[in-house]
This record gives sequence, structure tokens and C-alpha cells, in this order.
Amino acid sequence: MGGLAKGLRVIETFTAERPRQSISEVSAACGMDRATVRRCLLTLAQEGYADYDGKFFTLTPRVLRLGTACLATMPLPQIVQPMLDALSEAIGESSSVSILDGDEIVYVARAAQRRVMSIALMPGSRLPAFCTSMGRVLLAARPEAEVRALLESTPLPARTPKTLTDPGAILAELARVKAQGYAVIDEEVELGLRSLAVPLVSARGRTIAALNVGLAASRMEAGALAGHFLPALQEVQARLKGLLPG
Amino acid sequence: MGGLAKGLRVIETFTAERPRQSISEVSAACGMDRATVRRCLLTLAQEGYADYDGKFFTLTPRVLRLGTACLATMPLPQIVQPMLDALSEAIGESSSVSILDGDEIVYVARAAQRRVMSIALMPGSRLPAFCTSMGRVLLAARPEAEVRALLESTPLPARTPKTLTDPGAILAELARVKAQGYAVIDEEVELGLRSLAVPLVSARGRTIAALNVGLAASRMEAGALAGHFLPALQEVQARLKGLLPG
DNA sequence: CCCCATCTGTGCGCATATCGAACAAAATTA
DNA sequence: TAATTTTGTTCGATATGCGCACAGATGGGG
Repeated sequence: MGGLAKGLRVIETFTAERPRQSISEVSAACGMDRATVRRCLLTLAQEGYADYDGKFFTLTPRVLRLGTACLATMPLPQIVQPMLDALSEAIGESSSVSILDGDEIVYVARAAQRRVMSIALMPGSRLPAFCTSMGRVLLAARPEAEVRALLESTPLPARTPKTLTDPGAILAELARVKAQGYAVIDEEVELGLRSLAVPLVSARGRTIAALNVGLAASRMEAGALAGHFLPALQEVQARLKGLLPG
Repeated sequence: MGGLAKGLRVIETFTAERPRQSISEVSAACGMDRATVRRCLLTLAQEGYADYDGKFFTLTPRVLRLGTACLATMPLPQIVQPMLDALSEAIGESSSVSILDGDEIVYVARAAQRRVMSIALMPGSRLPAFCTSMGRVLLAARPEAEVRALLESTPLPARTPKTLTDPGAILAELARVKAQGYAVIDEEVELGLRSLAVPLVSARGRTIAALNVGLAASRMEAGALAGHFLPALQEVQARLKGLLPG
């Protein structure tokens, strides 16, 4: 069903940098014929997913329904949000839950205590998996061959001077993460930011998601993170063990 | 481009109550032929938007990208999030920004201080416009004829005993909201919850979004809301006046 | 246990919607 | 103003999706 696939690719070309696009811009962005793109956009407009002023197209909030439909797919956010709120309150720092989607982690729930990252994180936000604490924990649960292939087919930009960018080094770190059951990130994703993550596993032992705490580097040394926060994270981890699907 | 429209309708059939659906279930839910639904779902699976275990389909986090693409459409979240954080911190209560989509409001940014509603609100969450403070403010900015048509073509369920459900009464309230520049909701959307909202208007005077504060009813009388929080909300309102598009 | 009733998933021919080259209109440059 | 590039739209050949009809699964009742 080509038309559907095309239309979805069209929707994904709209980004923060390109919120208003002409037919030709979209055509260039997704490498489809202008006529094809035109049909897609006109359909989207007719169905209420886009606005058209005769020159430029814009997505409407209706598109958010699609994302919501997906979030609704997983009971995860509803289950973990209360625990996340309690956890954040108890430790006085921000915590989040995310899942793996390819080479990215996707935030599905979050309890923000203080703004700690320069960008606003919210459900649906994405960050690269290879350099985040939750990403490390989620990757560590996958077969090594799969992760190696992933790391070698994905650009691994150094987001800070501390970011690990060598696939071998990352794989070694993943092995340690797997062995110890948690991951610590020390300013690899953003300077001034440290975080600690544990996997959330189902009763059957499958890693479903990851839970983390993030805080300003000024608040604590990297070496002290596990000692301070691991018990609280593991308590949530244990309570969720029976509740998670799969 | 029929296939695209069909596919989007298929995605929207997935809800919290029906996260895993067979072909026939989806077919029944959106009134399309089973064969058509099947093609849609197989395409979605092939493109990575759905998973298929041979019997049931599930949406994948990839679908969230679509919603994110839409949020990216509006600079609004990025602009307001920092102000929202500061506002929440200053007044010690939760605040949110939402926009109007048909008869619903859609949250685009939120700073939660305390859990105040029984359901978790997050960007993308939807609530009916007619009984929420932000909805009232957004509806009050639309032409009365349009709002009347909307109210008469939409079910107006009483979410609590206090919910206004008579279109005439709501229109009268909207007129008052428009005149005074803010809306107060006293347990109309959920028992134990009160809120205060102001419109966010662009430099050209167009109402783009709404900003609100929500708190437990036990914390303050309805009559005292405006006196306590209006100055803070209006300060944000004023600072955003020049920054909003449109 | 078997049969019938019902529901679900899937191949196939026909009709229709989609593709993309070719055309027209507009914007840009000289 | 005319040449040139870029963008939007049209239209016929053709591939694509539509939905009927069939097969397989399911499950209740005799």
C-alpha cells in the first residue's frame, strides 16, 4: 500500500526547522516526485491533518492524535507515572522512563523536578541511545551482534568531549552495564549533566524500558550517583517487575 | 489519495482500551473492509509503524515520530516551556499551555508541580474544550456562530455535577470570559479540581493558545483564584505577546 | 465426537487511482 | 524585456488497491 507509506514519510519531513513547507521542499526532503507529494499533502489537508494557504503546508494538531494513539498502545506511561512522581519527590531530582526505538530512546513518561537539560524533554522526545544512560541500559539488553550492527550503521556524533564514539569502547561499556545492572553517564550527552539508569524488566525477564535520574553535574560527583540513587531506582524497578507486559 | 486517509484512520483506532487489535477488530472499528484494513496494517508493519505477531497488531514508538513532527511544527512548546517552568516554580502550582483542535484542547506544554488530576496530563493529551478553563478561553476567542454550531453538534457530557451542559449557559459564560479576559473553572472537569486560564495572544491580536493554573479545590476557594494568580498569568501573557506567530 | 454456524484471514479479477513525463505558470536573473 | 530556473498542475498508461468469494480456524450444541 504505497500511498500510505508515502504519506507517512511526508509527515515526517516536517521538523522544527521546517514547520512550513511548499510542495517542492517536501519533494526534495523525501525524494519523491512533486506530483506524488502534492497528492499526499492535499489528502492530508482534506482529512484535517494539514493546513494549506495556497503556497505552504503546515501540520495541524490533529496529527498529534496519531502519536497519542501510539502512547495509548502501551499501558506503560499510566503505570509508571505515579511511581515516577513519587520517586522524583522523594529524591528531589528529575526522573524519566523511556523505551528503545532503533538507535534512539523515546521518552514515554517524565517527572521533572528542576530543569536540568538545555532542551525541554517530554513524552515523545528522542535522544540517541548510544550516549544516554537509559539508552545504554536498553542496548545492553539486546544481542551483542544486533547492537554492533546498529552502532556501525549509525553516526555516533560526539555531543560533548566526553562522549564515547568508538563502537568497541561502547560495546565494552555495555558489557559492564549489563553485568552491574545499571548505567552511569557523566556529561556524555550534554556538559553539566549526569545520569543513572536501570532497566525495567517484566516478570518474564524481558527488558521493556529504562528508568533514570538526571541531575546537574554540580550537584554530585559521577562516582557517587550509584550509591545515592540506586536503591530508590531499584525499588521502583522491583515494584514494576510484575506489572509490566511481555 | 485514498490509501493514506485509510491508513491514518486505521492508526487512530488504536486506543488505550484496544492496544492490540486483530484485522477484524480494526475493520469493525473504522468501518472499512477487512481486506483493506489488512493491507494498511501490513504496510504499517513493513514501514516499522506496527508490529505483527501473526494474529494481533500493535503500534510501535515509531508512530510517535508523527506526533513529534507536528509538535515541531509549532515553536510554541519551546518558547513557552521555560516560562511555564518559572511560573510553576513561582506560584507553587501546576501550569499548562494548550491549543484548540475542534472541540478539544490539546496540551502542548506543561509544568507539573503536584499531581492534581486523576489522569496524567502530558503534551498531546486531550480534554473537551467546553468544560475546561483553557477551552473556555479558546472558544471565547472564536466567532459566536462557530462556537454555537460546535456546541450543538458535539456531545456535552457532564463530567461532574457542576459541569455546564446547556449550550446557552456555556455561550453566556463564554461572553463573560471574553469580557473579563480570563476563565475560572470550579470542579466542572473533575471533582476537587479548580483552574484559571488566560488567552495567549499574538502581537496582531489573534488568540493562539491558552495558559492555565490548576490546583486542588482544597487549596483555595474558586473566588480567590483570579486575585491570587491572575497577575502572574498576565505577566507571562504580556511577555509572550510579541513572541507568538500569527 | 462430529457437525454446523460463525467469524477471521487471504487470493484474484476488475476498476480505479496513482505515477511521472510533459506542460504551464511564476519567480528569478541578466 | 527576454532568458532561465523553479514551482505547480495536467493527463494518459499502468500498476495498485477494492471487495467479492473462498478457505481455514473457532466454538458451541446436539
